[in-house]
Amino acid sequence: MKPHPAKQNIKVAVDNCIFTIIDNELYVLLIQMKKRPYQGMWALPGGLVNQPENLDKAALRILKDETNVTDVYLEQLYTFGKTKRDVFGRVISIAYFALIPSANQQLKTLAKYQSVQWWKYVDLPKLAYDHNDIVKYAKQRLEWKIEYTNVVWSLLPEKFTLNQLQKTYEAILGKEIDKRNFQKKIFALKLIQPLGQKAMYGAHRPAELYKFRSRKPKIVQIL
Amino acid sequence: MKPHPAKQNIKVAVDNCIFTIIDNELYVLLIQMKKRPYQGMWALPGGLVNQPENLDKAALRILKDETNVTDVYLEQLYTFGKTKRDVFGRVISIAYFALIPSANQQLKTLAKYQSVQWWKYVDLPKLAYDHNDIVKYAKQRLEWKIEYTNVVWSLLPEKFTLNQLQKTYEAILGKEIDKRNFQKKIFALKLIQPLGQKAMYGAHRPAELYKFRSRKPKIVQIL
DNA sequence: CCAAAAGTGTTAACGCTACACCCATGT
DNA sequence: ACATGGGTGTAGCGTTAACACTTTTGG
Repeated sequence: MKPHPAKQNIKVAVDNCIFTIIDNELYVLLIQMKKRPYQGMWALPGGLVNQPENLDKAALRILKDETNVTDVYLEQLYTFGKTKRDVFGRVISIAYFALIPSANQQLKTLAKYQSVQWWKYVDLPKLAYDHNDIVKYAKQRLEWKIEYTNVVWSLLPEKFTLNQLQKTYEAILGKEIDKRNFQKKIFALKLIQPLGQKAMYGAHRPAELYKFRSRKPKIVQIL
Repeated sequence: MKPHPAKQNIKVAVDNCIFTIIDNELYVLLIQMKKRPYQGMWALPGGLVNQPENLDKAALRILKDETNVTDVYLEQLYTFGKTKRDVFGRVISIAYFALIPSANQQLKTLAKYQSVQWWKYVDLPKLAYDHNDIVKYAKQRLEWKIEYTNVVWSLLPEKFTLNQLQKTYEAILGKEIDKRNFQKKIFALKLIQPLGQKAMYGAHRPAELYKFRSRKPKIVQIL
């Protein structure tokens, strides 16, 4: 707490674990590293916090640098601070967890990375640093969040069908849910609103489109 | 993430929010500061992380310096990192939240503090830095934790009565609970075990003493 | 015998789970 | 007409919440 001049030299970084849903499956955004010793390996997008910059701002800045997202749910996850987690010196990483709507945004690969890509959560490779731990932790937080809050809205587009909503839950929880029971719960919570429009996209009955009544974080019990 | 030589100079501190139960009420451990500009103000006990020291270790070290606790529940809470939260420069604080058994331990006042004392949660003064925010956040975490996990054990002595257990819940949640329903839930969870001993302490029927079957953290649904 | 806290069951309301058939559309 | 996903109701079960009197002890 006291900032007396000690010879502490710790770098402070932020790493983002960004989730989205593509084709009813859960994806995580990874970058491929250019520099040794992790050259070619995949990792979470991150960077050092600027000297005069709040942590949340740093996370947002880094997130915007990689995706062009504006409509994003962002929340601090956990701070990882093992002494030897980085080979170059002591770096603690404040991990953030972000949810973005079904990725229609264009990714841009920054010069500092070899590449940027969405990875299916179930097929993640071995990541640099302790990033596998971070992702695991973030996934757990995500599971809790969608069961006890209304954050799903941040994974869905403006308009969506009940089936899309349900598939999103199923993708994250990794289990099937009964259609009728699911709808009963969702309706009982009054979180969503029918639009009186139909989604027509296949050789079958069109589905009603819905939107969220509110996109503010709320605590609710969903499943 | 990358520890290239930037001119980042951020100090990393740990602050502990330590709870206990005294006379069926919730208390927080505070220290009184000696130095300006917060001289005389109360704050959470904390300190800078040592260069070669894991964050959890730092929290534990600081905790042991203030109380002589060994049997403690400790968990990382949140990282507070607003740019101007400390007047002397940029300091981010990784807040920890700790639960210790009904405080029979002796507090020691370190030379660096004016005094160390347990404060009733409901009567907290205005604290230094952003420590009121930290305590509020920790209290919230505590409420969730006792409802969804078995951490209460870390607030109770080895042997306790059902009433003590219930009073602990009531102190934290700030509401009364029905005795019969409470006992049903607790027994159904099979977390505790009668000792066949009675607590005799007043002009009334003696109460059965119990202990926890296990003192390992578990996820359970209690209330 | 009185005061104080311990101990103990039942009922009604509600919420959860399991489960199957018809509907609207495009081909 | 058929294939595909959309939309809808009920019954049984378990869980929760509300509620009051008797027991054991010390003074």
